[in-house]
Amino acid sequence: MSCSPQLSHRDFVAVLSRCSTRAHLEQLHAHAFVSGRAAAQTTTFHLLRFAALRLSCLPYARRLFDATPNPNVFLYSAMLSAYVSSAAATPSAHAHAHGALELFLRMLRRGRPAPNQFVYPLALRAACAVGVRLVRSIHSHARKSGFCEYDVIRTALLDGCSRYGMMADARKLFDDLTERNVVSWTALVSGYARAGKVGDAIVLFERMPERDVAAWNAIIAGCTQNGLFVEAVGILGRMVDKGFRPNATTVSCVLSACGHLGMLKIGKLIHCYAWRTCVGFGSSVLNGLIDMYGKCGNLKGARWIFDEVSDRSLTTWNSLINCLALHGRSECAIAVFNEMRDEGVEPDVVTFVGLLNACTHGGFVDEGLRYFELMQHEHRIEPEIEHYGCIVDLLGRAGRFEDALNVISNMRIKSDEVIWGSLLNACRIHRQLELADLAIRKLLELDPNNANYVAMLANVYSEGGLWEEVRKIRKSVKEENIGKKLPGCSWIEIDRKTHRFYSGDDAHPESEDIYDTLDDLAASMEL
DNA sequence: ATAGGGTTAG
Repeated sequence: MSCSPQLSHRDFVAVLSRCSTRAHLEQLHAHAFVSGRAAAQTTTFHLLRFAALRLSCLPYARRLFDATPNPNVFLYSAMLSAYVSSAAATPSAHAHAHGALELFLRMLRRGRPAPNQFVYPLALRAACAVGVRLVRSIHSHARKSGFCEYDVIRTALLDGCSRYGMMADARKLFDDLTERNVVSWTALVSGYARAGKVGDAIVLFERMPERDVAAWNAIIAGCTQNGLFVEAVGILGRMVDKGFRPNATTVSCVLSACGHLGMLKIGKLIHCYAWRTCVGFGSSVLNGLIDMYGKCGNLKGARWIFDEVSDRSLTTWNSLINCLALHGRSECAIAVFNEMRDEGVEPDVVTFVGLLNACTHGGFVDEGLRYFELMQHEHRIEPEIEHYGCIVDLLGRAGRFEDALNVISNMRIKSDEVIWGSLLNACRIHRQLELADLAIRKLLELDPNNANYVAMLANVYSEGGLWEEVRKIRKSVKEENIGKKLPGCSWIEIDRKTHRFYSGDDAHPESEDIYDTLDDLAASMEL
């Protein structure tokens, strides 16, 4: 590439827009010096944006910024934008948010350049990653400076509220906008979905006057986040029918839905689509594929994709470890965990859920306890309720009830139904009727109307041969008219026909054979 | 010359 020193600014920008590599950037940067153009902040502005947005090279962008004496408001907003947009794509989101906020505070402190309507939305987005308090204080600052008249700033604020579950505030901001567009609608839709009000989100989505790919993604993500997997796949169909092209975000969400549903066929179709349209090269889609193949039981497929991922993120490792654990491949899961540590990837809470699950399924009691310790003391991770659930399950199944109770009583968080349910299950296995009674009382304290618990207790007693107790419980259920038990349901797709099964159901034409096979399988598992 | 909405792992 050669650039004449007489290049006009317009041509300089045009050349930059056709560049794609670091070498191009360095050459144009050098050219800017030679031609004397580097002194103009508008030149730095374009170079900075290229470094940040095209090359995702934040340090280069920051060096350009730092080398500029008295950067103007354009440079500040370009640098803030660089931080904010890279925060979404990296695990160091917090560091980047702080980088942005530090610059914003510098503007306020120095009073020059004064933040404008372009700076506030960026500062608010950064604040979202840090805490609701900061969102509020930037809000009041914007209001005092008269910037809350701008719809874009109010939309950024709406988004901030919706990310922290403050839907009443979000709704008010939405209603007060002078003009609502696809961005503000989408912010509200995803807010309701994140707050668990997916029904409201769907109603709102259906009323949207205009939709784009991000809007469709918002509702699909909302469905998968709330367990509406069938709906998520259905909405993908509608989206395609309307002529919208699913992108990497869409594909990641729908792959997650396919994994949860065990829809391997649709998952493969989406894999093909991603391959054909080239949206599948990003790691988010590859991670989704690992998860989908893994959850559907195709562990070879999952491993194959995993090996193809060049920049393995925490999610990549977690997806593989989790699906190995899910299918009882405990040794494999532990091996992958060790591989991950060898490569210097720091595990997180999710990693340990998978790892502890692997230990539980494999009956690796001591290893499980060891990893539980490792997690807390070496990795400084505070256990969440899921980790305690694994440990109680692990100890309970091993018949170590005293240890299990110790863990429960030393927990720094409130126990939940999973904890006591695990203990109850262990009590059933080891015929610990007295402890079972304690567990069931705790369960009924948590949810007095759940007839499942009563049924579970009846199972414990009946397996212990206490028929009189069982009869009493059954009677009390009828008399007290506790909420109806929802039957568990599973299904499988064979030759395009879906076979659906409820627990204890004998409606299937081949029901007898199915139960016989199940008995055989159970017998061969007893060892 | 610049701004606001959409991921995935439990």
